[in-house]
Amino acid sequence: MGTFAQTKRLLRYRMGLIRLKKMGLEKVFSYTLGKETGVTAELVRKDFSAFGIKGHRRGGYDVDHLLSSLERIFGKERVQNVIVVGMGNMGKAISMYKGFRDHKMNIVAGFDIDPAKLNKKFQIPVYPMENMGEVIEAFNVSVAVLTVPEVAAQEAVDNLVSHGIQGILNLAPVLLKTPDYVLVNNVNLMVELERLMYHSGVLK
Amino acid sequence: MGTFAQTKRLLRYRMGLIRLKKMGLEKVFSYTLGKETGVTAELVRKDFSAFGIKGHRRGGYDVDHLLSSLERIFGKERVQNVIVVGMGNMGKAISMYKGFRDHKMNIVAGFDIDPAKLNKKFQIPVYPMENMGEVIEAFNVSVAVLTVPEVAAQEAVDNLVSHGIQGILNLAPVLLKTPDYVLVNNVNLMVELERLMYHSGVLK
DNA sequence: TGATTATTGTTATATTTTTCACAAAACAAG
DNA sequence: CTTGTTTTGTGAAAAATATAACAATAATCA
Repeated sequence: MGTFAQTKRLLRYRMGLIRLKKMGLEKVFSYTLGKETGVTAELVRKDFSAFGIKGHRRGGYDVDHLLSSLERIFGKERVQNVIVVGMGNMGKAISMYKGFRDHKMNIVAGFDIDPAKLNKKFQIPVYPMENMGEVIEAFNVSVAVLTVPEVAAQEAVDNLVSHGIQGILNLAPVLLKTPDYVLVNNVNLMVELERLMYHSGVLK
Repeated sequence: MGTFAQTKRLLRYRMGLIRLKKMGLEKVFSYTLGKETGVTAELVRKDFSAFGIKGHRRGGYDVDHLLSSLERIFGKERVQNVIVVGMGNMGKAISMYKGFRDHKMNIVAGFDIDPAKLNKKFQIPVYPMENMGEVIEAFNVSVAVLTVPEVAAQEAVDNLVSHGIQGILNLAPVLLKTPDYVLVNNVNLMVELERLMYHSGVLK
């Protein structure tokens, strides 16, 4: 339920709400939340409405109610475990990021082919690829972050898929082949950067 | 010229073409390139057509011609300089990424408020925030990557904007306030991860 | 209490983006 | 040289997404 763009926005609302709540806000108007998240007020209302989340006419939305509705939608009652495959600089950066806690996500382990990485000190335990199945099962992991070099990506993915992973955040700049039931979210920093350059070039 | 989604796809085509060329391919069909980049063949053709790039009926597209057309569109005749603001783990990871070279991008410097970072060994020189203007001018930089913590983001952005930056790749999970002529590209890894979790939760 | 105002919830409209369908061109084979 | 095949290029249709408009409702104020 809910369209593609919509779920992404709902998650941004959630992020904005967590921030607003920390600032002591108890209720919020579609306009306010829109401004916080870069979305028009109408669209904010429409999104909530589409998921059956109600506000109060003239009174706006109750922050706690919004948050708990969103947590219900996104199954955020419990902490969700994630693994990182590829403990290079990017993998390390992600595994060290503090913000996950607030969002009830927990990076439980990293994996790498390079034996040298296994001995290095990270904030999470790092295992060889062979242990993947074990860890995925033990921690009930269904989502992985992929930060291996381009050439190693497909093999790593095949591995992940064979162990039951259903979602992959892919930071390698290649298209991955996966069965239909696996959702791959591609984040290509290079393309994002280049698009900015194009924009600034067009301006000049 | 060209829509938002379109320029992003063109850059992906470029990336795919660079890879295909390395593999020795000299010509390519819309279908092939589509498969490589996850786009339908019709859309590939339409994108090229919209930018006035021609193929040969029945002969497909010439890889070199495509690449040079794309380089012309994206102004990739020369190397383009980029700075990184915030030399934490993520900033470091980005500054060390090798792939930029192939795409004629060059990370020339990093910035950080923390004096401890300035002495650390990075692959690029790291300066205090005060030197930003100087470096931007000296290297003719128009695009920056922002990898500072949430709370420091807006101040850093104001700084960048005041020194003439026109494009910002924002990895901090906040909406930045900028003048209209500055393009901000938000990459929110947390949201991307959470969307995957939602997907896998819906599946279960 | 009645009028006024602020805000949601929703329907209608517009825009953007993608897919479909097929004619036009180029080449190959008989 | 005619017929068949492959692939581009593009106009029309469909689908997805966003904006605009406004009625419904709740709070406030005179």
